[in-house]
Amino acid sequence: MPCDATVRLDAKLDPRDGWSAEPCSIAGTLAVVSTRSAFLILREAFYGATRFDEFVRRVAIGEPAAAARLRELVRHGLLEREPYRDAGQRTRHRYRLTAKGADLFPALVALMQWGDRWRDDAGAPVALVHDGCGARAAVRLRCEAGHDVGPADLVLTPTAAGESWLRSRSEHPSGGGR
Amino acid sequence: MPCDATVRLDAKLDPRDGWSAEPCSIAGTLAVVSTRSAFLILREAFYGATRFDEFVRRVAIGEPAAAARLRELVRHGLLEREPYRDAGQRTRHRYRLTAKGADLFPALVALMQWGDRWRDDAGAPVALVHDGCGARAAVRLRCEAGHDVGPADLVLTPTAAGESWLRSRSEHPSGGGR
DNA sequence: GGGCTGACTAACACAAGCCGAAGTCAGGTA
DNA sequence: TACCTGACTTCGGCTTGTGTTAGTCAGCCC
Repeated sequence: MPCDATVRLDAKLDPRDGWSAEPCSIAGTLAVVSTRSAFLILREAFYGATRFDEFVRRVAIGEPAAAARLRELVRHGLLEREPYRDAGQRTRHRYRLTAKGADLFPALVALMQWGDRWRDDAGAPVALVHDGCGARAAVRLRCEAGHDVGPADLVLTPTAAGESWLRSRSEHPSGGGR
Repeated sequence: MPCDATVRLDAKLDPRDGWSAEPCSIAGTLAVVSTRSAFLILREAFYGATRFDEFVRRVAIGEPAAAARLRELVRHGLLEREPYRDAGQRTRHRYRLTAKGADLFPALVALMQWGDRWRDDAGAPVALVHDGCGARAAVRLRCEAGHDVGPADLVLTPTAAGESWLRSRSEHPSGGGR
């Protein structure tokens, strides 16, 4: 059952083969977090993990993978490594979400939501509820005027920055074509 | 600048090391789409691509990678391969989003949104606007009662399914411990 | 019925992700 | 001083993702 779920393209983007989605923000995000382990480490960070061995155990990955991923996430500024000290223990480091990392929460929830609905085995094992009012939380796509929208209700338009990029592209069609 | 962006865990989930997030829906989703090319192929599907060579050109990946990814996405039911025929051409196949694939749209938009805000180079090149009212669309995390929420406002609770899974886990603590 | 074209597949080569096992290192405790 | 532990790093090896280049295959057109 195919369904029409495509976005409409603004006329300025029309010859679709005239521009590439090269500066695409999705690709930009994936350049920072693209691996399964990175997503799962972030999940555990949202669930409150801060220490190296917590990440290793809870994500169930090897230490080398955890170390590599944590280093990357710190380098990209999603996590911050800070020294701390428990009584009677020596100084250690813990990893905490920065604002940049925390801002990925909606994306994580969106992935979780999709899994809840479409995964083969049973439904959602856990749910997020609003601490204040007890209602379940979910990710929704809405316009600023408050309408719930889906892909078919949307138009993809270049922003000011995008337009100037398009112009510079068409003036110097180097490599062009895509 | 670390910030407190962690979710609170329900008491039932309390000894965090007593349960694993093994049946986690985020992991479930990542088992289906985890690679950069899969996400970008879906992006192009939302932008209206349907043909093999469109995906290859617009995602800028090699044909083998495109073929492998498309096959997987079809196998998992996110895309559907259907025969079609242009006048004077022979029968070909095109790939179209199914409801299951279309439902990943919020996740894609969430990734795009994060990139728009945090990517190093310039801001958003393109924006999604509501065709009806012209307002920009965005992904938001809200509870069913309509409050905008962030991670710190939420509690993670097991669902009915999750609770029975937890119980079966604690009765047969096989492998346990994580 | 031979050519052309779109849609692939096949055959490499390479890098990255990941695992397990083992080693290192720092700084606190005994 | 010797030990212990959490936090890593190193090493070897497997698997997956990806790029290049080179076919292959099916049909419509001529």
